[in-house]
Amino acid sequence: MRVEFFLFDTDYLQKEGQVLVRFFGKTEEGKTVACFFEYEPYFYVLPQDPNKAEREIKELLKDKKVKLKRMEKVTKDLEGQEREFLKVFCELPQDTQKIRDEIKKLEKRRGGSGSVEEEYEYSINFYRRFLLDEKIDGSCWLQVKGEPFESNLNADLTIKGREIKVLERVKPPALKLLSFDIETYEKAGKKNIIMLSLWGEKLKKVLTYHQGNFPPWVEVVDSEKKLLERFVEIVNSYDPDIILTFNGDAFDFPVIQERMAQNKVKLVLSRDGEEMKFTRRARVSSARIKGRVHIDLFTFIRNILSPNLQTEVLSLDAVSSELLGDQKIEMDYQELLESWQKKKDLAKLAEYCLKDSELTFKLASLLLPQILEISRTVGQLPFDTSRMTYGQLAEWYLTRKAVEMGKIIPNQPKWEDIKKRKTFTYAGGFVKEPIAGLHENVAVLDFRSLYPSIIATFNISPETLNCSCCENKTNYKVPETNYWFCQEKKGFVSQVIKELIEKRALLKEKLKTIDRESLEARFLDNRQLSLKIVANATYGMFAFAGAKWYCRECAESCTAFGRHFIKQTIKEAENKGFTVVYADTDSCFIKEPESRGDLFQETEEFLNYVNKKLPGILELELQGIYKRGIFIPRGTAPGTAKKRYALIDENDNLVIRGLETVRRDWCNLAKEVQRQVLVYILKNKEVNKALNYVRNVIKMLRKRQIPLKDLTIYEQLTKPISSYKQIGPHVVAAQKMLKRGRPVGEGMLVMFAITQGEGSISERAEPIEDVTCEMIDESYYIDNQIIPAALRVLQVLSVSKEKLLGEALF
DNA sequence: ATGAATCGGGG
DNA sequence: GTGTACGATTCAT
Repeated sequence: MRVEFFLFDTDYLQKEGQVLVRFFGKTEEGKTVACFFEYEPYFYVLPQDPNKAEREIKELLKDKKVKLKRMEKVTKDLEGQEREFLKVFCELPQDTQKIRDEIKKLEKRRGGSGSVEEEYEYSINFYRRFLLDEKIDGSCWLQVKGEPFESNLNADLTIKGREIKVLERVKPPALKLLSFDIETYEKAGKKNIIMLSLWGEKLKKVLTYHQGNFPPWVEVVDSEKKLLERFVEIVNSYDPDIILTFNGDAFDFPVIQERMAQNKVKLVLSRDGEEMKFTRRARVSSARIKGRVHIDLFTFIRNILSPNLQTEVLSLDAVSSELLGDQKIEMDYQELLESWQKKKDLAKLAEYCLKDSELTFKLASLLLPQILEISRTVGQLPFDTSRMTYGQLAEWYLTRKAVEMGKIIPNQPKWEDIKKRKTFTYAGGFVKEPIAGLHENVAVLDFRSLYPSIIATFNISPETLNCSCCENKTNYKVPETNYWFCQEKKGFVSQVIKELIEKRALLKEKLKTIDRESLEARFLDNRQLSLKIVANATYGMFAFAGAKWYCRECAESCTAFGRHFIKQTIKEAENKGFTVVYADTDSCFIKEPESRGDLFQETEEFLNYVNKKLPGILELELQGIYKRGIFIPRGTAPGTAKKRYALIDENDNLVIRGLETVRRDWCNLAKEVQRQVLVYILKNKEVNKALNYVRNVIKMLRKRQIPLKDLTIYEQLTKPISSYKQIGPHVVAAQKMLKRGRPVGEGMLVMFAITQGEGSISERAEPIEDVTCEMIDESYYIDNQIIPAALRVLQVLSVSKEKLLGEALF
């Protein structure tokens, strides 16, 4: 039989000593497909002498528990050199590590005979190995030939695959999406789930167990246990392909797992009957559900999207506002607790809970196509890809290219090497301090993908660094360094990046020829965006100490070339009579003297002039023209502080960078003050109104007219209370709660306010239940909350603390 | 002053 | 499946 389906999840399993790779996917008609393949685990050994090594390896493993299947001699490219390797086939996936641990004893440096020099690719996960070798994109259309296969999976079609082919088709079938969200309430130091909402194309539901005046989409059950059981039932009967959460890896799933265990309910959401499992990652674990894809949008947004967002706060509320123009229902945590406790306004609580799922679902409609395209580019599963950092994306892209090109994948560095690598620092991008204040008519120029262009143009790659063949050529030296890169042979990384850039340029050309609103355009756009993301990630990967293709000199050379070209651009601009208001790494903000005419035309001419001189694929582009811009110098630590500026274009569109501080460890009042000030200043330029507003807030604080809930600060107790070395305000508040006989647990959200009295800020932190308005230390709130929040924006217009406060005294 | 420790996001 | 951010705030020295 032959089946065509869209792949979205893969894993492997062992059955009676047999190893099978398993694919999950969906056909055009909406049928769920599970597909099994046989495959052999293996890794590579670099021998000193292949025959001797083969003999010694056999001898070494003779009496061991782990057995190797067989060995083959193969030729592979190692760091640009053709070498002979032994390909060692194993019985089970976990055996590659075990057998490698035996074989490494033959290395000379470990006291062996020296017949073996090194081992490679022994720690690549088995299903990833399969995807790499079969050249399968992480999420793509496949054609599989095979036979029907017995299984007890929740799938319409189960096949044992024989042949597999990647199809060109791009558009995924209609995948079924389901988002969910929980609300919790702390009781005796433990979180209880009080509400759970679900949102899908054809499903809107809230589960809870307090009676209330609810709309029909609320289902009231008897208890938390029933709620959890219903959740499992609903998910399985809705049978989604993709499950979406916002911070589900670190919050919703851990809480659900803990409550399921407490209530003795099994958390079976998978298509193979297995319980949800956490797969370990660097810091947090990821909740994995076999046969479906759990995508935690928060992880993806934090790792990949955040540099391109204006908001610095990655809350569901802030991200939804920016990307969807839609917000959470306003309800602070105290209100939520009160609502549940007193069983009042429970309908609002349900609305609030449902809205979170709705926002998560809507964000997914926007972001899932992007995630799937990135997954196709790097050739890894959507589950894995959506959780990768920038560097990992680059690394996996290089990994698939290396396999395609018959190259050995470098080993991950050892812990000591990582530590050593981390001790080196090097110069970053060049920053020209901004001319502080307000500027009219500013053109923003930037280098298109500066670092990838430099890597491609100057052949920057670990193996081309300081080659012996080009030592005496002087025209390819990296500025301000003693490095050079080979001019004779292409480097691996540079070649791959060059192809990536060219592919993207082609896509962008094609995009120009088709309707921007068409479905095809949306795909092409996500495709080119994914290429851009991977290309941009490569520079950072060079500098990341844990990377397989780590190369400090390569990273250093990128920034050195970058500094060279931005400085040159600044000089050229000044020669042409422009004023350079600000420049940073790859961008340059210019304005022209008032006597001159059309900024747009002048800028275009300047760009033409500069671009003729630039080498290779380096190109300076017009990013935008703004009628007004405000810039803030970096302050005390040059080179470390983030960009801070605000721009307004002809159509009153705002671009704000680095002016936001509002997180939950700030009180509501501070958040509101900052929001109001931003509105006054940047939208309407009403500076005096903003000043008066802030002064009025300060007055109200002094008169104690601000409700307590706007002064509450929320901070999490991330570890057991006894293990704190530095006792911060939230820790002190928690200690006081404990002393007063209230339960305190790890992971608890501590609510407190700063009160008057003796000692440090921390010592004056009081649990919110024990605070009255009279106790509030108004000067803390004025100096540490209101003024910093307001000044962050107001300093743009050179308003000082004194000016803000001075007149408030009258 | 400067450095170390801690936090965010979710509820 | 080894391990990644980073800027701001407060305590500690």
